[in-house]
Formats: sequence, C-alpha cells, structure tokens
Amino acid sequence: MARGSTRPTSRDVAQAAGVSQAAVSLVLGDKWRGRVSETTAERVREAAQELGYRPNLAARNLRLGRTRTVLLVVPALTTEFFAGVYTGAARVAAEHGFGVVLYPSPEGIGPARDPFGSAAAALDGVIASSMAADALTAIRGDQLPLVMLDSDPEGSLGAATVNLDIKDGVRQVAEHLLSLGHRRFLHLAADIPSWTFEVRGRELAKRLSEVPGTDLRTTRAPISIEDAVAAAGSALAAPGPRPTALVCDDDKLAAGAYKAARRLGLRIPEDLSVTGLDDLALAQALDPELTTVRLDAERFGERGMEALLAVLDGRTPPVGDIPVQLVVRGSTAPPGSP
Amino acid sequence: MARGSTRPTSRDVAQAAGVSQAAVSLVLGDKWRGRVSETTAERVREAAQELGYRPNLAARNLRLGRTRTVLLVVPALTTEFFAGVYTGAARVAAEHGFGVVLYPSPEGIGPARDPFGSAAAALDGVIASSMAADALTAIRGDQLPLVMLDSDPEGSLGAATVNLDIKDGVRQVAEHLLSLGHRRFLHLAADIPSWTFEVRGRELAKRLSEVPGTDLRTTRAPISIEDAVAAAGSALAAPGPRPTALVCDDDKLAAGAYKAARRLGLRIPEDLSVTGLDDLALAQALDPELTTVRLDAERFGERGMEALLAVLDGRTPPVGDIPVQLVVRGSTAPPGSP
DNA sequence: CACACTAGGTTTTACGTATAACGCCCTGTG
DNA sequence: CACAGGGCGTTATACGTAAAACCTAGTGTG
Repeated sequence: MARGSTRPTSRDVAQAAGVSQAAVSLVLGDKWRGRVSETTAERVREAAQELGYRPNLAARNLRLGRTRTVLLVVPALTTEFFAGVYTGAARVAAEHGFGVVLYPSPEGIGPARDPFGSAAAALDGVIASSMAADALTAIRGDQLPLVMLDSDPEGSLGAATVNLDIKDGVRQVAEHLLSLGHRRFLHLAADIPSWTFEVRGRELAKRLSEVPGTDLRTTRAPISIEDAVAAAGSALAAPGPRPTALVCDDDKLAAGAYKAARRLGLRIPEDLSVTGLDDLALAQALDPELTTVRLDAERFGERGMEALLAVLDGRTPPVGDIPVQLVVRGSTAPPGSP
Repeated sequence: MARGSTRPTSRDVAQAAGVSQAAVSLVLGDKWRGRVSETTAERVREAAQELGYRPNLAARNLRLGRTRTVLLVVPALTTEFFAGVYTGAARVAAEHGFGVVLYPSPEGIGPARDPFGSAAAALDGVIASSMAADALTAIRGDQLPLVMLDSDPEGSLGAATVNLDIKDGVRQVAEHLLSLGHRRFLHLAADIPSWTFEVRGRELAKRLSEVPGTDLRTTRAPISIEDAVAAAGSALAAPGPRPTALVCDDDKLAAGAYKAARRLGLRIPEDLSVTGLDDLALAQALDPELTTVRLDAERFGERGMEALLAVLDGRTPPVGDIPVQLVVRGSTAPPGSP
C-alpha cells in the first residue's frame, strides 16, 4: 500500500479507457471474446498497463470463493529435502495457476501458532508432512482438503496420502549390508514420532529377523549432528561385540555417526560400515562418501500437488508409492576389511 | 472449502446467537467493551465455537485494505541460513500479529514467475535477500514497502536495508590467518552477483594489500559442493607457489575445498588452512572442524522484520549492522605445520 | 419534567472484483 | 416492414467483513 496515493482499481482503469468496470474485468480476465471489440480490449489493456494496475487479490478471492493458493506444511526448513519437495509442488502448482505458500512448523516461533490464524494467507488446500506434528492438530481443525506426505495410509482419517517407498529403501540397505556379510547391526533411529521413521525401524527389524544369526540394536537421537554424535558414540562404546554396520535413518544422523566413529578411533568403512537415507549434498561431502538411499524429493512434491489438485477437482488422487534407490559409495564394505 | 456444506459466516453465527452480524464482528474483533453486554458477548463466542466459525480472510483483507502478511524472498531453500532468517522474521512478525510467507526465488519452477502474480498471497510488504536476483526486478515493479537484506546501502533506491557486518567478518578472518603467519592466500569466491559476496572479495583484498609480501589469488564457483571441488581443485593445482590459506565465501564452498584438497593429497590444516563463512551445521561435520564466521541468521531475520514494521508504520527503521563472530576450529593452523 | 447521556445494541455501507442479467443498435430475412 | 439475432457493451449484484452512523430505552441531573 503506497502512502498517499492508493493503488489503481479496475474502476480507475475503466475510467481511463472510457469503458465500464465490467468491461475491464472481462478483458483482463480473458473472457471478452464476442463481448468486447478488439479495439476496445486493446484500449483497456493499454490503460491498465499505463496505470500499473494490479488486481486486488483479496477482492478477487472473496468474489471467487477460492484463492488458488495451497499451503505446504513442512517440519523444518533446514533440509534440502523439503526444498526439493517445495520445488516440485510449486512447479505443478504453477502449471495449474496455483501458488504454494510454505509453513514451516515452528520450533520456537511462537506458542503453537496455527497456520490458519489471522496472519496466514487464505487457502484452498493443504499438503502436510506427517513430520510436522505440532501443526497437524491445527490442520485437522479446519476441514480444508488435505494431502498428507509420508503418512500412515491406514491412520490418516481418509485424507489422501502420498508416500515414498521407504520400505523398499530400507530393504535395499539391508540387502546390501547383508550381502557384504554384515550380521551385527546398529540402527541409529530418528527420535521423531512420525510414521516415516517408524517404518524404517520396523522394516529393518523385519528383514533382519529373517536371517539367522543377525543381531540388531537400536539407539535414538533427534535429527541433529550433535545429538547423533552423542547417541552413536555411546552406543558404539557399549559393552559387548561391536556392530559392524550402522544404519542411520537420515544422512544428518550419519554425519554425526562419522564424527562419533572418528572419536572412537574407528575407521569407516574398514571397522564400521555406515549408511544414510536422503542423499543430501552432505552425503558427498563426507569422507568417505556416504552410501545412502536417494529420495526423489521433487517428484514427491509433484505427486503431492497432483494429489491435492485431484482432491480439489473431486477426482480420485493417483495411487502408488514413489520409488527410491540405493546409492552405494565408499562408506560400506565387508566387515573386517584390512 | 468443504464440499456441499459451505463454511459458516459471521452472519450464521449472528443468527445462532440471536444478534446482528455487526455484534458478532464487534465481539470477535475484541472491540465490544461498552457496546455489547458480557452475557451477549459470551453467547456470541459460544455460537462461534459451536459452528466452528473461522473468519473469511479474503473478506477481512478486502475490508481492511491490508493483509498483515509479508513476503520473505530468499534465494533458495537449501541453506540453514535462510531457515534461520525466516525463523527470526516469523517470531517478530507473530508478536505483531503478522504472518510471513516464503518465496524461494525459483530456480526451475516456472518461466520467471513473479511473486505477485495471481497465485501469490496478498501482501503488505516485502523483505528480500539481495541474492534473489531474478525476483528483484518483479519486486521493483510493485511499490510495496520493501526491506532489502544484505544489499548495497548505496544502490538500493531508498529501500531500507539491513546488513550483517560481513566486512568485519572478513577482517576477522584475515587477521586470524595473518597472525598465524599466512602470506599466500587463495580466495574461493561465490559466483553470485550479489553485494554481500562482492564485499567479501573487496574487503579481503583491501586488508591483505596493507600487508607487504602477501599474495592473493581468486577463483570463482557457484555455491555447490561439486562446483567448489572443481574450482578449488584446479586453483590449488595451478603452477606457482601453492597458497597456504584458502578463504571461502561460504561453508559449502569450504566443504568442496576439503574434498579437492583430499584428492590432491593435501592435509588440512598442516598443508592448507581453510576458512568458511556461515557456520552451518556442516562446519562441525567436516574433519577437521571448520574455522568459520558465525552469522546470526535469526537476529538478521528479526531485524529485517523490525525494519519492515517500522516502514509500515511510517517510522524510521533502525540502523547499524549486525555483528558477526569468527569461530576458530581445527581447519586453521600456522603454515608448514608438521 | 426536559434534557443529555449511556448502555446495548442494529442498520447500513464500503472494500474491489467477477459475472449474471439486461439493453440497444444494426443487419439480414421472410 | 416486422422482427430475430448477433455484436458490443452497461448496470446491478453478491462475496463476508469491519466499522461508522444510527436507534431506543432507561437513568441521572438541573
């Protein structure tokens, strides 16, 4: 809102072009064929250009009863992963004339602010990561069309879900390590109450339980490098035979594990194989480079947006998980290498 | 928009409570003291609760002519740095009843979409990083109140600016390395046309030019680990005496430099001291841990929002750069250590 | 007792847009 | 020539809210 001079409205444009406000709306809304002559339309467009006219979105949204804006609720902004999700979602949205607004579930921003309070934008729908736990209750309150990312397909109360094939990723990791000969595993689990992490633990345990002679221990840490160092450090220093393979729920945890291993004088991969999950840029910055599971974040975001558009249209959202792929790098080797 | 049954309006609440719509607006807007009796007010609140009433934001925004929403334009989402900026800005905003919407300057999202197109939220103001170059032209177009982050105070056309004291950070780095005895420097510069990076190069060159016998070379790379590996690799392998200190514009570039150094068989810090700038989590994940300059991203965001609120109020924004601090870790040592 | 004043509301209006409903003139046709 | 119909617009209305202007009964005051 510029001080003093208020922004031009469609009425101002109409006056400048010598037509009615309705004509302006028709021309600028591209609905004028057969209703307004080409010359008049051109005059309107020129006047709009001249005045620097921008439609008032609040008025348009009120009139149309929809905003063509959706909210993407993410657990935090610190990961490339959700940056990718946003990028994919925004691309698909743009193709359909929609915009995407980000809502990072606040860690310390305020007292459990809800995304739909007076301050947030008016919305047509929501895409939410199941990790953004604190925002979820607020979301349930409004009955906006909702798509959940990485959420339990069973327990999501009818909301459409879009998932990465995390189970398959974990299976690929397990298969890789088993085939290298590992039998003693440590699982460095993310200490976040979210389906996508619970699945990792369950699936790993399930697969390993099928192989006789395997041992699996678990330790938990919040997803931060520091916490991971502490958790991995004490778990690796625990009495009993040391694990030869460390499966981390996430690349950041793996980075912490590297540090913990260094402090204990353990070499990677000779003394300890480590795997991650995400394939962040970080994975290739580590030494040795991290064997991890690549998640196609952009595809994930695209599918989420496609699902939401389907819901908004009253169509059935597409089904099927998004494939993931193991990327083998230098952090894994047979146990007891030289 | 729930299918079938439309959302309750203030009129529905009024009817349920047996009062007029105006009374509902007064009560829920907290402007009823001396206008509505306590008992009636309570009845209204109950009815609103009962019906699950949520004010229509589009209508409110239209009526009030403002949205209490500001846009934060960031260059990308992949860094913790801007996550911190957002967090700080959102906290201050929330204290004043404002919301913050993120606009990541699109890399591949669409054909130069502008943040103010039909799809974006209606806005009261904008905070923009000078790094988000592609979005800046669009921003100039609208005459929304604007605060620039990390931008040239001279050339910003009267828009308020809020800056980190990057110059001082670079000086601290230079002082640290000089006092360790380094004289041959390589500057790994971010290949981004932004004031905040230009300043780094200028200030480093300026300080070193004051010390006789110093040598400074520069190589450029986009801020990605891979590009940094290539740039640092070829610069370090160039003929002539090898630099003993590598000053990186950014922690990510430093991570790439680590990799390049490893490939060349250079030890850090014995053969090469490396510094970064940002103090990302990455800095402590590297081995050895990275000497870098800590930027207080949250404080930066807070100050940006405070400045914008001042502008919106017609007040003068606060001045003064935000201090930064060198954090010395294991990646720097005197040249030619054992 | 005339009058102002207050408490406790209600009626009305405006915000800027999109669009349904309504002209009006001109031309072609039976 | 009456009249249908297309071309080119205009007028009127509604979206949901906030708040200004208005109303009415009761109370205190001179």
